[in-house]
Amino acid sequence: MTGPRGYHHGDLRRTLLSAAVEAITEAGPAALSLRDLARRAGVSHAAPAHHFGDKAGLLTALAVEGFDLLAAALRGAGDLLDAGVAYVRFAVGHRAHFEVMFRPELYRHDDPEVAAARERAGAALRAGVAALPRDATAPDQDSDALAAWSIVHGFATLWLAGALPPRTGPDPEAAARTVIRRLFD
Amino acid sequence: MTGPRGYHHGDLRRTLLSAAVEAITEAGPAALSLRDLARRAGVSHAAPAHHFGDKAGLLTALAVEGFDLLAAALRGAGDLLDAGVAYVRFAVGHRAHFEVMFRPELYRHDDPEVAAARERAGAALRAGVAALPRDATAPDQDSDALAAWSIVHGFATLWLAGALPPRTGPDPEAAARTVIRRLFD
DNA sequence: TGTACATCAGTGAACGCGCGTTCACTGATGTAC
DNA sequence: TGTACATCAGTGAACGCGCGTTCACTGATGTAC
Repeated sequence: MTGPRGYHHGDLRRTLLSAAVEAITEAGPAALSLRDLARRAGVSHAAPAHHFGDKAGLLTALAVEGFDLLAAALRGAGDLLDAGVAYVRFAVGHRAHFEVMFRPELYRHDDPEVAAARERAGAALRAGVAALPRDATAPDQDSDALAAWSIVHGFATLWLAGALPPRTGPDPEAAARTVIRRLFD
Repeated sequence: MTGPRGYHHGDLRRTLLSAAVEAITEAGPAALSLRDLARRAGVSHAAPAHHFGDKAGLLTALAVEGFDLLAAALRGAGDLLDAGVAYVRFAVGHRAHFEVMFRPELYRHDDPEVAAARERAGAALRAGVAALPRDATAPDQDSDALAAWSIVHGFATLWLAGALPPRTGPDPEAAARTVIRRLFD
């Protein structure tokens, strides 16, 4: 990025994470290899092991980053509809992070750091649900939260998979807004 | 399965597909290798190529089978709530098929056979939506279908990812039914 | 201010492994006559 | 009913490749005194 590099890279950890996002965006998390990341970062192939140990270690760090980005996006939303749209925006805009976060077999799912970050994102979602105006017919916040999470997660996943029909249109956020509104009517 | 095998297996294609389901259930589609399938089927490592050409060919066949199983499950449902529950039951009960079907990078997404099977499943879902009692406030069938698909797909995906909190309970179909009802209220 | 030393980040050669692919082959099956 | 032949399914040895991992190393940085 800036200036010449000597023997020491300076910020190899950060560089490897960015390279991983790039690689996953191009070919999916399954195709990821530490040697490829080293090549992208311009360091020797053994260097990544210094920072992350192995591939699962790197993806754990990526998942932590992803959950924190998601939490921040949800916290910035005004109401639950906004939060839902923000969820979809996050998934589409940070596809690599999103794809890793919800594939527990790829990383150390129980790592304390990632569990904490996941919990922060969950709390942000629940805060959005708690802020909903309640009426007497609504059963409970748990099923509200689960329904809201399911609908936005499903929409985002189907969008990313290219599974939605062309008439859904080109704008995922607009389409998501329409879909989420169906849950509130 | 039945009787001794000679030089010719008899139903290697079928056997390899079943072995693939087994392998994917154990370790995910990313870890799949044709050599491993050959080992599981008890044939030489070059045999799978005879039937499927390569891994994408095999997964394309698996996706076709999956979409047809899903279409059959949806057709057997009484109403849209049932169909939603059937969708979740399919995803949980045929996890390997489900995981492949919605990862287009794993197989030949545009293969005519798989496109036709996908369309059959889509038609079955739309039939469920069309059978809904319409009221004047409901916007249109497209967004109904998309909302219904999103909520069941999202629920199923989150369930399979182990992302749902423990209080969701042990029974995916019961939990799904509660969630889907939130869409209809 | 200078020197010694510990620590850390990254190197590069080497290794063994499982993979997909190729290819000449062989055994089994089906069909023509 | 028998024989010849074509076709197809599966074999097994060989190959080259990219991978993760190991390990003795070297260059850079920071700290103690």
